[in-house]
Amino acid sequence: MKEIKITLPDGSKASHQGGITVHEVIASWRPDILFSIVAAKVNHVPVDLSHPLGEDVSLDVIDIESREGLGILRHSMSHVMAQAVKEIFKDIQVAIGPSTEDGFYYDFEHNGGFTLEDIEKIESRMREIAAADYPFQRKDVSRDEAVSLFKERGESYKVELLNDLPEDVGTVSLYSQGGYLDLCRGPHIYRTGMIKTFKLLNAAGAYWRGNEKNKMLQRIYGTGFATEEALAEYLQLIEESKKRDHRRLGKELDLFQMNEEAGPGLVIFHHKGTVLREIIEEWEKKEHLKRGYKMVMGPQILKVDLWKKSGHFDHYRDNMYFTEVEGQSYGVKPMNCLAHMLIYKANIHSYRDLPVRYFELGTVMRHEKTGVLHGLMRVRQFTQDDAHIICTPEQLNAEIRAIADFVAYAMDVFGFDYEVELSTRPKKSIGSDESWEMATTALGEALKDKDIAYEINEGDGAFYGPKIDFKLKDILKRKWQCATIQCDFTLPERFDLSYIGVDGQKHRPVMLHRVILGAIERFMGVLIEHYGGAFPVWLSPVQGILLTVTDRHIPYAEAVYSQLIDAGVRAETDFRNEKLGYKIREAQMMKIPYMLVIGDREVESGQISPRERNGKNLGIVGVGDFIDLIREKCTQLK
RNA sequence: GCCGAUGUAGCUCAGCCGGUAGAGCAACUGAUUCGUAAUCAGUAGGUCAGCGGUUCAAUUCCGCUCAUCGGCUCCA
Repeated sequence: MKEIKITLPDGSKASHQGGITVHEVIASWRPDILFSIVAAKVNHVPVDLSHPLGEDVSLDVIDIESREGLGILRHSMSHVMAQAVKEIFKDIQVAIGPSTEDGFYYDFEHNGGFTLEDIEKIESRMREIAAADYPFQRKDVSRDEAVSLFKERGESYKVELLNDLPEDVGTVSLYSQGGYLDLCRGPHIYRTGMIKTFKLLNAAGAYWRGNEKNKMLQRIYGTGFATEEALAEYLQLIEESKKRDHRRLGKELDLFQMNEEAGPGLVIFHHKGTVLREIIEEWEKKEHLKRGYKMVMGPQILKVDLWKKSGHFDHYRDNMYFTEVEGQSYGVKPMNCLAHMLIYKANIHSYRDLPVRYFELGTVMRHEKTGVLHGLMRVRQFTQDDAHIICTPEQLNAEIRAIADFVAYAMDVFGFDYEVELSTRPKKSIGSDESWEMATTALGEALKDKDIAYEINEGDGAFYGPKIDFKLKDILKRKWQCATIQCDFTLPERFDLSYIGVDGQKHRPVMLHRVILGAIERFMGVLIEHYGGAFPVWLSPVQGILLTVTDRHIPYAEAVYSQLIDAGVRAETDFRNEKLGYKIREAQMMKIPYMLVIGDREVESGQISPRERNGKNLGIVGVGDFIDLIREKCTQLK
């Protein structure tokens, strides 16, 4: 074998015999780091540590703690899980098992699913496999060879995957460890012994290849990390998000309920939830009026013929509710646009009138499938902060930019970070290529003009036009789609909207559908989780609660209470015959921003002692000063 | 809609191999009048999600329905 030169990660060069493996190279270079290296890159291409080197190359290592390394580790864990499952259960087929953003899974065909006990068994078998320290071995074979190999083993899903590979695929790679063989691109970790910290989380159904027409497989989710601390931290994060779950907080803070008797996906707002919603909606109205929107209101039901005219009946009938009135069929609105069309058509419009911006806090009903309902996030009746902007094609860019500014402002007010996506034409869509091109360009140009970074979401647009989605990120880095801007050239067509141009001729306007917060219900759900129920003062349903030390302080506390209420402070009282500590504890759990303690000192001085939610005591202050403080926070949206 | 799990007091939960149910908190009553995260005692509270079946007997076993939870698919 010839001598080869290897450029090491630190830039130094080493000479070795050709045929040496990556693992051996690293072992001779830095044996001290070998334990934390999961794979390597040869000339920037990821490879296994067992990969032999035959010529001069540059070598990089992939650390177990890196994002890439963790992905490889987890992917290997999924193979080990598959091995464990195959060993424990008979008549089971493996399908597909990748790593994900924060863990891994593997899909199996297994009748009846996995129980918790099964998962425990699988997990302990995995630990045995890890401890046995089997090497991961790669073998490149022809596709035909692989097909017959998996056919022989009765693995029809693998055969299907192989058959779907392109004709000119050449060889495919197989990986085996401890007698378990899998089709896999790799790379994998060197030996199963590197697997130390993992946990299987849950089992769930998943369609083969993500298509609901296919068979449902059984998926087991797990996660793994480089260290125990990282796993503990992750599990801690899951616990934390459970505490912040808006369904739980909604109950605890008495904001809303979902009621089995009332029906699924239907929110019943309690008083405090209603106050929160009202605050948000008032803010919305004010902000929209400032930006030249005209408030309008449409009816809840409109004749079916109108939904046919708009195209909704053809496309979304299955998700709509219908009712009959005096022999006439009506559709319950799933969107607010129709009435807005009719409002536009009630008058002749000059180019001087454009753009018109119709805004409605429109309540819509959509028949969502039962399995998708989820607290406030996915419901069957919700209210959108919906607007339709009808303008000339030339005005499109400025309008989109203005909406982007509006979204940026709103996200800042509520404390969210967000990402932007541009979704292009889907397979099932209507309209000419020309108009799609025009609309997609308009959206993209506006984002570029505003220097907003965005990702293209190919084929994910609405059926009538492309859209910009704003995905906000909450404090736990989970993404939620709220704001969206959708370009529509179909509805103006179908409703024959027009404006009179400078030339005195009729022209076709274009239309934008857009929401800022999206569905108020969903936004509230996100907001509740984002703040963990501890809302800032301006949003808090209850801003302060008066806590008396003993019964003799009640008359003074009552006087303070009416002062606060008169000043518009959202105050409550707790005059019960309980110890102060007890009342504070309760107010704390209700996450009320200010607890106002009233005892002898306060009565004598004619003042109050506010205690902040975080435990900080503000000392004795005048009632007027406290009112000013609350007002200040409300105007500053703090 | 699909796969799996779950449904017991207002809330959180216990209840073994079938013999009609228990705890803590909350509520109510009484005592206590108390200074920054739980005062003590007592009382009351349940068609064990609903319907049907098996059984001498069902909260418990079986079936169906409804709802919820975790996913998958979907989200105009």
